[in-house]
Amino acid sequence: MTVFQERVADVLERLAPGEVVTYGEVAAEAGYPGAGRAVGRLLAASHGEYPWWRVVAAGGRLVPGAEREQARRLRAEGIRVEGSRVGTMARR
DNA sequence: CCCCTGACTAGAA
DNA sequence: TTTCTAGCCAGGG
Repeated sequence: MTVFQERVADVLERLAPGEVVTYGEVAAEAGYPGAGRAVGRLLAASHGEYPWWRVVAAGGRLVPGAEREQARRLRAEGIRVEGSRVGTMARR
């Protein structure tokens, strides 16, 4: 386990129900600003070890390929999901 | 060390 | 709104 993975995992495990963050935010909070891409790679590799559905792309866009499942889980936590994006945010 | 890949991002077309 | 380009980063070959 690399330091990067440990810190990112720590951030992910701290996510509370109803809390949504972006890949970039997770990376920054873990101490690796700009490593959002690496965070996505980690989440893709970890099969359900973390609450991946609470992590979205910039602008509130849902995870490509798992949009339906993610929308279902987010709505179950009281989060508003419209199409393939969360919240009332306008487009980018 | 070099090269390529990916659940990223911001900005230009 | 969608597609491309360029810059990011960690990992693996």
